[in-house]
Amino acid sequence: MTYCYEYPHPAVTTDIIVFTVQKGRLKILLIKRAREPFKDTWALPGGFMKMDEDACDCALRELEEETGLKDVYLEQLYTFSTVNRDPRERVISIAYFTLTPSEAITLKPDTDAAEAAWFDMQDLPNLAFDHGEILEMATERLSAKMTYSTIGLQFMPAKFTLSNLQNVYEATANKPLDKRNFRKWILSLDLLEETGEKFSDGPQRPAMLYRLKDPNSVDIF
Amino acid sequence: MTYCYEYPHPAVTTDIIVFTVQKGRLKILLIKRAREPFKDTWALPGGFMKMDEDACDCALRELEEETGLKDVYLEQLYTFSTVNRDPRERVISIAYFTLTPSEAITLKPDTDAAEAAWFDMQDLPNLAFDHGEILEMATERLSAKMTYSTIGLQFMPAKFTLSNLQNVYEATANKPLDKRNFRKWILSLDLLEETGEKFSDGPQRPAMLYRLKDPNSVDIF
DNA sequence: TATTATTTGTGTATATTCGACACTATATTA
DNA sequence: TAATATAGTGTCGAATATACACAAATAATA
Repeated sequence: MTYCYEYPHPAVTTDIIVFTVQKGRLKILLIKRAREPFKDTWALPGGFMKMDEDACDCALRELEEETGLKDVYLEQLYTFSTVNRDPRERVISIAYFTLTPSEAITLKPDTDAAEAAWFDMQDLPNLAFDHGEILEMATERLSAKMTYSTIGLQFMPAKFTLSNLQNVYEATANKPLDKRNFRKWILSLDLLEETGEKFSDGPQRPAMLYRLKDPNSVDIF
Repeated sequence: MTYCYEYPHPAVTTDIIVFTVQKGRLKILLIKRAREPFKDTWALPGGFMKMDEDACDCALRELEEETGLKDVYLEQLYTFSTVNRDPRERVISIAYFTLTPSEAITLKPDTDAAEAAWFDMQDLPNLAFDHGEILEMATERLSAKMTYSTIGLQFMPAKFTLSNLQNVYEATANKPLDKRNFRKWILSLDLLEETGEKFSDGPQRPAMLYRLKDPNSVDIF
């Protein structure tokens, strides 16, 4: 079956940058390509858009198919349309990014992806296509949004300590933050509430667990 | 001649929001559609992407073809991909916006556009397709960027007074600004320099004309 | 040529925000 | 019960942002 048009049409894909913070380090999710082109090269998850879905739905579907991740918050990053960015045919890609908690995510690569894994941002492999460029833009955008929005809260699991949260901000900013100032600031935003529960994983004073008052909101300051 | 693919492909267009400030009012450029669908309805300039150009080049080309505007600074806004946003076929649109000085721009509509005109943002007609939604997002983005970048300087002609510039900021913010604070702020950015020339259009003290030190830069604070 | 009208251009004082900084509290483990 | 490790808390000075009023310069007019 072929699909014919009076004028030439590009193929359209989505690519998704999945950020997380593990052990105080910013990481992204990559898949190893199972097919040509760039077979066996690490790449961003993503794939071709279908005619009955919009780009955001496509990104959600591909992300679940290739990595098992679902129900994530997606934000459109940019559309990449350089003429020869794909050796097969003219392909434009609508890139999205998402932030996810670092909790046990069972990665389930499917047929398009031989393997899925988290990579430290400081230790990345060469990426297929122009995915290096896409990732660079995503990283800049993430850094920027961390400073002028509440997007960073999307990294958090259901319950977390203020130290957990500070670690996330330190990982994305790549610098240490003052504990008292950080707590003053984040609490002044009035987005967190105490759960009443406490948590400790060592010989120390346990920390109050907090949760988001409104888990799905992202606000601009 | 037809173009055939193994899988269905969407058509790809660009749409461009052109902002300017005239007499202290924020305006945008619209064209009246010369063809179906939405014949005789006002719409954003734009059109189908060719296979040998990227989306930004397409936007620049369409803008010049439909309005005569060229050499503008374009910024990608968002990609709109709702399934039925165009009645003809599946079309996704990569939207760009640009800011241009209000100086005499000779609008030269071509065959795709019957007419091109500036519209006050407070007095807009109904727009074709989902262009109303696109414009709404562009307006929000412009307002936001005016506050955290130097994008506003793109509205200015080669030479301008500080009062001209303040008018631009007041038009986009939709509120009056304090003259002394505005001047202190804009001069502290170290982006302007005096031309030495003065300008007056009435029975009053003439104002110093300034120019941009670096006309093409857009900085984030 | 003096007066009027109109816009330009300038400084200070106050309020608010940001940033630096150190010790006590509380639990676990040895 | 002593040692260890992280949690949790407040103040002061610096920097920044905000509010606010009048003299200067020119063109038009009387």
